[in-house]
Amino acid sequence: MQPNPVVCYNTDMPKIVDHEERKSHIAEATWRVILNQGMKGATVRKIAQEAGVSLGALRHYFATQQELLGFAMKLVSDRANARIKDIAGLGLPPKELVTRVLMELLPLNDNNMAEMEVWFAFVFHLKYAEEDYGGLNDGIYPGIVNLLGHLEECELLREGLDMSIEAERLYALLDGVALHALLEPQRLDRERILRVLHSHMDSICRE
Amino acid sequence: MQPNPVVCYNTDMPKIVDHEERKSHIAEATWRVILNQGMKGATVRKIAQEAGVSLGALRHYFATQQELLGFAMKLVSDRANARIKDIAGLGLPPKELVTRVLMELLPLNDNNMAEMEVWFAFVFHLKYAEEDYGGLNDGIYPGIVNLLGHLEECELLREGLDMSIEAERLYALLDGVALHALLEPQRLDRERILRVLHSHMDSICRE
DNA sequence: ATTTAAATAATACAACTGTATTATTTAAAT
DNA sequence: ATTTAAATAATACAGTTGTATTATTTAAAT
Repeated sequence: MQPNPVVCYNTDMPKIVDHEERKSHIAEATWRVILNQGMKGATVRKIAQEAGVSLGALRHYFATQQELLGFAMKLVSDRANARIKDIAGLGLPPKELVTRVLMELLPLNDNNMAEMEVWFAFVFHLKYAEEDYGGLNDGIYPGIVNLLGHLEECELLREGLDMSIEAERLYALLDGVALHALLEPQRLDRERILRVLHSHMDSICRE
Repeated sequence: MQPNPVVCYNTDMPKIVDHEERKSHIAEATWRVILNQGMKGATVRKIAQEAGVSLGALRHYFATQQELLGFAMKLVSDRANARIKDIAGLGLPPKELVTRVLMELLPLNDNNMAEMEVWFAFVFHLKYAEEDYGGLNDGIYPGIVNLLGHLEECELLREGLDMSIEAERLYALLDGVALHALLEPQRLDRERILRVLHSHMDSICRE
């Protein structure tokens, strides 16, 4: 943990730019490069060019490439979590709430589509880049367990379901649909994605 | 289509090694490198070293890296298709047949696990490497449509199902489970994968 | 106006990349 | 045994990579 340059307010040092804003700006440039050229094209030089900064400027904010990629990946997760939190505070009825949250984990609009594509790229990259890869640790699976638990508490789920397996099945369905929508968008358009999701929700919910 | 060097039998040229066997040997080395270091580590030099051949020898069989990767990817698909064809000729009852085929598309053993990991790596790589990427063209989705159609002909499916959406749902479930098993093998072990698959099969089949 | 350190820029360097070139070795045919 | 071309090996080259180094510019404080 090195000293954070952002907290250097009210001192004798010059404070010119918003450090965190600048880092996010570079992170978003990283996303765009990954979307266009894949993780293989995400070199520090291309990212600097996409962000409109020099190599030295980029290095001033991120000491290494790994640090930059880690920051850019975390920012994806933060943005998605913020959106989901917003939905949770909307006061929707249970089944609608769950469906709306799950929709946020699917590429149903351009923003989510790009976000998921970048996310998958990061996840695959991490599996081989990290010396000790111990599996994913986004909290999506536990989150889905909670969503199903909420439906059951409201007695909206069919009886006799194995909750753990149902969570696994729903989670797999979501990422599978997302993956296929990214790879074959011509077959799996927005409307078809929604039909699959609603079909599954109806199949696990009481009539 | 360039002239195939394998057909040069009974001529004045020396015929020392089995050309196709040698190419497959290098392709399998490619798989191992990808498994250990990801697509980013799949350089011609590392692949040559893993295969135990010199850079010049590798280049003798594959003029470019793209040609090598294309061959190695097709070999994955060929091996998997061959296994599925074997199962189809086993004379199993319909539901068992379908389940057995679907199991072949899941990482239920070390061989399939490695095969799927390499396959996903290739698929993602292709999406950005190809100038005009027009979606995947493994025939898995049509194959799943056929499998479900077979179950319906045998009147084993529940009534009122939208076959197209059910195929999409099953396909997503398969690749989602496979993806999660690769990324989080500690949670999604072989037994759990099978429980998810059987749970889904029971949910779409008549009791 | 001067000082100060952040912010940026320019350049350098060693390692690695795909591909090309050239030479050498090998084994089958005559 | 000699010839022939496949098979292999060694080396080279230009381009890219991540990172390091150094110098310059900028704007806030005194």
